[in-house]
Amino acid sequence: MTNPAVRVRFAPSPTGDLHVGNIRTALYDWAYARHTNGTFVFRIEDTDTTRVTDEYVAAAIDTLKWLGLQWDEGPEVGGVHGPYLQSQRMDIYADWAQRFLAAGDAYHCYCSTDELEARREAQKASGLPPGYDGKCRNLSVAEIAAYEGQGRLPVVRMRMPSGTTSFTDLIRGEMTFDHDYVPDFVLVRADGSPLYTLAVAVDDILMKITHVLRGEDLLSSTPRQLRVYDAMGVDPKDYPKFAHLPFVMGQDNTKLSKRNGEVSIAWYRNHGFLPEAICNYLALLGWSPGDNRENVSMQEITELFTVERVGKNPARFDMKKLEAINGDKIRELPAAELALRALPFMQVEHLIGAEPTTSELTVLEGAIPLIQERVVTLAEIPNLISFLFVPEEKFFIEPESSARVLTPESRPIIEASVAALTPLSSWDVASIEQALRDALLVGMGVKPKQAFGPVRVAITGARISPPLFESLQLLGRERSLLRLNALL
RNA sequence: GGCCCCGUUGUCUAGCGGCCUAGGACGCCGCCCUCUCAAGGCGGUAGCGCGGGUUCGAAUCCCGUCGGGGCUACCA
Repeated sequence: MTNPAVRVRFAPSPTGDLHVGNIRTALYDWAYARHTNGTFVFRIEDTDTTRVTDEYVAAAIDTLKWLGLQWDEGPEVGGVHGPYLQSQRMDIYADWAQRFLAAGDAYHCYCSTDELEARREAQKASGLPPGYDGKCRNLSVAEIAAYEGQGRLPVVRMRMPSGTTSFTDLIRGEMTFDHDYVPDFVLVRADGSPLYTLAVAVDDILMKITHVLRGEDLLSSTPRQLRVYDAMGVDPKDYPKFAHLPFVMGQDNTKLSKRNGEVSIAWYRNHGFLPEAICNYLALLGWSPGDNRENVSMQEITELFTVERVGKNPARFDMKKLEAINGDKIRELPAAELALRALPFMQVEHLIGAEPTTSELTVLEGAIPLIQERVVTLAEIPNLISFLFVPEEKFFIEPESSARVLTPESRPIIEASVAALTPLSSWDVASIEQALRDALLVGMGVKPKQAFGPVRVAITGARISPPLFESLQLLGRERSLLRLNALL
């Protein structure tokens, strides 16, 4: 609506499972595209074949889908600027590299890795800025022949003119880099494969990307991208705009990693976090709607998101806050929907079969409202309601609960409970509660805590459980009495 | 080392010169509710890194300083 011409891309290099930082970037890319009514392009940067695997690529696609970050162009959906896997675009990069070579924007460099390393060290030692020294910039025909004679394979290196590069970062403002600190950089490896520096720039132009929102680790490589655009003959007014997002960091203020918090989105998924909770939390990590609103739906994120409101400073990932939001989102869900989401977790614990029976689903839907406000993740659900699903012969009472609650004094309470419940004409929550209160509180004069504790353990097998009367009702008269009688 | 980025409670943030004796959320603590655990309600704890300026007035602008981070690859 505001700008139909906006094209944003998310272009991860899947060298592992997508992590929290990747997804935060993806979310912002997606939100920006949706907010501007633009196009969200999903591109896979898999030029480094030694680190990217098919499994990781498939996992990245799956993760984005699961989160609900639907892309308009990219893997599986295609698009007019495809293919969207860089591994399928190798000829395009090779072609541009040739053009740069022919035009003199780039040159062959025969320096070996070891030689470069040695010269870098020397530069550092003498206080010079480290970087390529331009040794192969103007090689004579004879020198080239000599190198070729040695069997050396050249890389393609971009010629970086002296001067400065300036651009406006949408988040950080005016940026200027002196080329003294941006040495000639490699575009194509000796084996002919393209590097990120080449592929990213070529693709952003060819795919007509208008806005690049990415991690701030790429901030200082932006002058190199602009240099490639220039060599491609792109008019500067057609360059994409850049916005460098601050980092997401771990607890100890270092880059988020396995050491200081889980990074893989797959981990959060397997541990019962909701995609909308993850997105809501990540949206708040570096961005805020401006008012004091914190609970936002996917729809609201797209409506409210603007780059202007993205912060500059790095944010620490806080599991506690994620959990709080996840709990909120779980409580907002309609019971039937929550039951649906909990089902896979019940199946993993073998409490419900792969082909759920209607009675299993009925019990599950009945149990969900009882635990909805008691769990923070879906993964906590099975343990809380397992007592409703295990067959009687497998039902057991937690040893610790048994030891602490089922004392000799509790026997008369169980006896009285059996006596009160057995003759009940209607097995509904109100009747059950009435019968137990009358028998235990009024009849025996026991405090509620002391009265219901043993019954709870007998019925649910644990000291912590869903509300007691509802639990009895759901379990049913027969099984409830069976469990109570088992203690006598 | 060099270049660059960043700096409000423990954490995420609001704040864009007076509305700030700094607001919200998570966490933490206490109280209430209560059949356990939660949820919910009420209250509390804690912050503008430091030093100079500019200004009638600074968390907000400038300089310095300190601290954190990134880059410095034939990784992205």
